[in-house]
Amino acid sequence: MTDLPAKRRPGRPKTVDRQRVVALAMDHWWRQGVSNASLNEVCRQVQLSKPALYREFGGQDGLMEAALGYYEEQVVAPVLAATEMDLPFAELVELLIVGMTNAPGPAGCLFTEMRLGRAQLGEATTKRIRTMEQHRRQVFQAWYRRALDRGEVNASVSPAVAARYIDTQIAMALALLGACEPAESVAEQTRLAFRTLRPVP
Amino acid sequence: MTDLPAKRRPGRPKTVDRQRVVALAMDHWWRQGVSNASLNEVCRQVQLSKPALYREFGGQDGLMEAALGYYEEQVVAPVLAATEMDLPFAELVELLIVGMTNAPGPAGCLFTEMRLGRAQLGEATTKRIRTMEQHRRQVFQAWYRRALDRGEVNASVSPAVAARYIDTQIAMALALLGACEPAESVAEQTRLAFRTLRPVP
DNA sequence: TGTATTTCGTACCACACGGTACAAAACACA
DNA sequence: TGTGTTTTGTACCGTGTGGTACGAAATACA
Repeated sequence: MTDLPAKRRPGRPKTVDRQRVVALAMDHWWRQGVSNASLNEVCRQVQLSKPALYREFGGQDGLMEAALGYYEEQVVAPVLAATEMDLPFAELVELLIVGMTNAPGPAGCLFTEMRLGRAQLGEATTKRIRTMEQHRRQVFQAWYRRALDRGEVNASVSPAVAARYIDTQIAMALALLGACEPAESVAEQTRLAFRTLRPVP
Repeated sequence: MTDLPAKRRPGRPKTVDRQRVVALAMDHWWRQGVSNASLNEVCRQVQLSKPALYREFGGQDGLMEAALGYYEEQVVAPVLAATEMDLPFAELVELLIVGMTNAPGPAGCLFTEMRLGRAQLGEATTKRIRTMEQHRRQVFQAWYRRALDRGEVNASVSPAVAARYIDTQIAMALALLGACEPAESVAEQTRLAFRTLRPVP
């Protein structure tokens, strides 16, 4: 991976570090809020000229989609992967709540803000959000189904409904954290919300 | 109310209809989203010149606070007043849910969007949001306390926590509706969320 | 009719936005 | 060194933003 000659083509060599740009852009949008951070600001922050941005990403939509993709693999994916762990439902829920409310990095969730916010996003970004939504729900549904088989959750709630509910409650928690609500209060609310999924005795 | 002489003062008489402007501005921000409707757009929609707006409201912040105030008295207050009715907790919750998900007018909630959204609002608007938040929680807390006295709700949840939880769940439902989530799905999620407040047998 | 007073809206301000034209710069190759 | 190729960033485009200067318009009163 280190000594790749890459067959130097003629022409001035590229200098933009795509990964660095995407990572910094994600961070900026996450911190400032999607509709509060303009492209110009991002360019300034990332120290990238606008034409370079357009050559590399095609425009605002392209960069935002890339940033969201990076957010997905860096932040969302690990959380979703946690549901595959071999832990009792209630324990994993508690782990999730503690993880959310004590997470490092900016408060809130870039994905949640893009999804729930009413900022009008580009085509590619919107599409990716829909894809991520579906994937999340599939993962949550599978998780709930497994818990159901073990008798760890409320059997009167179907996996499909439960998946949407879990998604909703997590989004809510992240939105509250993004709105600077106290972490402990958010955790308490979320625990309360998840109690309804407990198995009935 | 009709034949008020009003002691005509010298000078050109006013023509701006404050109530009409506030009502239309509220409607526009509610429909389009706070950060999607600029002051210029609102002026065009309301057919009010910008200088007139500045004379009457002092600027964007002033008009937005007035619009939010109008929203409070027209939309929020009736809902909060409903909690004072002499109805069992569960019935009133169901009424609330049905009311929210079948409400006429634009989907979502102007107040919720301003509160949860990360759009940077003016000073007066922000202040009014805080006031409305406190008032909501007080109303919900009183409601829950009364229900507690009647044994209609879960005694292991304190009124203070319950008030926050009710507020949160209603906000969530309205945010989802604002994001064009299907009304029936939102109703189902919200019913599930409120089950956790049922009295333990 | 003239004057003081108040509100009216046109026409502008500086600034920021997303987006692009284009010439200089940096390379491979001959 | 010269030619072709590719990437660079400056400097600009038109549009929209929140906000205002200012003269015209409309009234009361003398």
